[in-house]
Amino acid sequence: MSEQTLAEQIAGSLRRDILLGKLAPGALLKERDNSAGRGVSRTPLREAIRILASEGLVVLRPSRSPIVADPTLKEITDDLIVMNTLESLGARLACMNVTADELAEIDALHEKMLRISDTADAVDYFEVDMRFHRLITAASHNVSLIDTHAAYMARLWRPRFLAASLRSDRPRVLQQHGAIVKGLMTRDMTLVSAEVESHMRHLVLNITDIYERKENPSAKKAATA
Amino acid sequence: MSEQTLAEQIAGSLRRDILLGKLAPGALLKERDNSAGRGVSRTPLREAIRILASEGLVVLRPSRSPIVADPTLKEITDDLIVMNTLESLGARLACMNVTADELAEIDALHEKMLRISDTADAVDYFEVDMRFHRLITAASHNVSLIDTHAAYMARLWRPRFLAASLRSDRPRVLQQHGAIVKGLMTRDMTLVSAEVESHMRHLVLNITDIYERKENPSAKKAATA
DNA sequence: GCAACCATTTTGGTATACCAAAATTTTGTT
DNA sequence: AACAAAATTTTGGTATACCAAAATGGTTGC
Repeated sequence: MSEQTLAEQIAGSLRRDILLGKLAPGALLKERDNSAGRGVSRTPLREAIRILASEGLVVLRPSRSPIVADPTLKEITDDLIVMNTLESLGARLACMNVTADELAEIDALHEKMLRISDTADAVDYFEVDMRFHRLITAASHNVSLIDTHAAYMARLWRPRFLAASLRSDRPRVLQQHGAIVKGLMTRDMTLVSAEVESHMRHLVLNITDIYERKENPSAKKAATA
Repeated sequence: MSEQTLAEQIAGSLRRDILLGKLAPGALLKERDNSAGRGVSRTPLREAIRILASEGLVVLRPSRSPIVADPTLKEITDDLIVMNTLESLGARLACMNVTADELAEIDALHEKMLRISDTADAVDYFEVDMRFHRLITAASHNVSLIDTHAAYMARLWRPRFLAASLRSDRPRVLQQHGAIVKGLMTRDMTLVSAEVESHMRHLVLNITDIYERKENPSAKKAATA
């Protein structure tokens, strides 16, 4: 038996497909088709779908095929508001609980982000960005918060990725990250809280912009970008 | 096929047993024993366990029997901090989004709670208390928040129930509830936020007290109370 | 031509059988 | 008697078979 269970592997694979858009929102996830297609039985496939459902990437319907979640802008915004609150709480707790090692790691990651911001492609850059936010939350040392925050990060992966792909915003993001790091170092809860929330406000605006353009595309190209 | 799936029924039954203490923290949930005991097969039993695991009531261990979660005081406190933040956010959003009908319902429930506070037993009283907090969160009209808050409510059911059983605290709770209702009516975000957070601080104190007494009982009786 | 109804098919839900790790016990050796 | 190794048992993970809702599509009656 391998490290992780078959169901978890399938969940990981499906998750990738969903987040990368290979599985379109609204697509049916029929148990028989998908399990046959992947050469596994329905049992682990079922379990994988439950996992993704608990993450909000898939919606279960009674006696119907599960479908890939197709969140409305309102639902995404709701998610972002909650995630913002969680991250703000995380940052404030981090001011109280962060260790020197963690602080150094956060700072190092921020420095790295500054260095690669000119050259990195969207995926690499986004990876670092996610790790930055994850590290701050981890520094809260509140396990429940870390888990719930991670769940929201997963659910919002795609919209956040689209937003992070706007290169024009990189300078502002970096500046705000710098302010957050500084706030953590000086244990200034008011500052980090404000910066995190401002950071998130911009994110909401960007995502709103992206989604409204997608629904009403004046420039046709941006649809799959 | 009945309204809800067998797995959901089992999950509900197990959840009750766990929250009421019939299934002690740390108890093994062997698939074969439990499914045989309930006259169902392992498949829905397995699924039920996954549901409870996602709620945090059960912990899954690789290649080992799942066990009933046995949270430490630190873990419970972490949960409470997150829940507090969520409820505070909910109250602030409710100030912006609550409808007249919802406001009336919340007020009516508060009035009912005032009326029954002298006579109601712990379970009935707690039910109303939970509904009160749930209604406020619902008035935020933020579905993600409502769901996540509900998950934390479920996970914290037992400690909150123990705390709510302290009759001596009822007057303070009612007074604070009243303040929250007033804050909602006047759409005073600062007030409701402060009241919710104060409400929660008392809850943390009470639960800390209860758990520390349980671990180090000077009066032996309180253990199962 | 349209709508209601029935047969067929497709689907998710459940039960059961099987397998391979992991734990446990037994047994053999020193 | 103590330890180690091997056989056995127990357990969760997976595959498959079966069942009953539900959707589908065609047929019939108006």
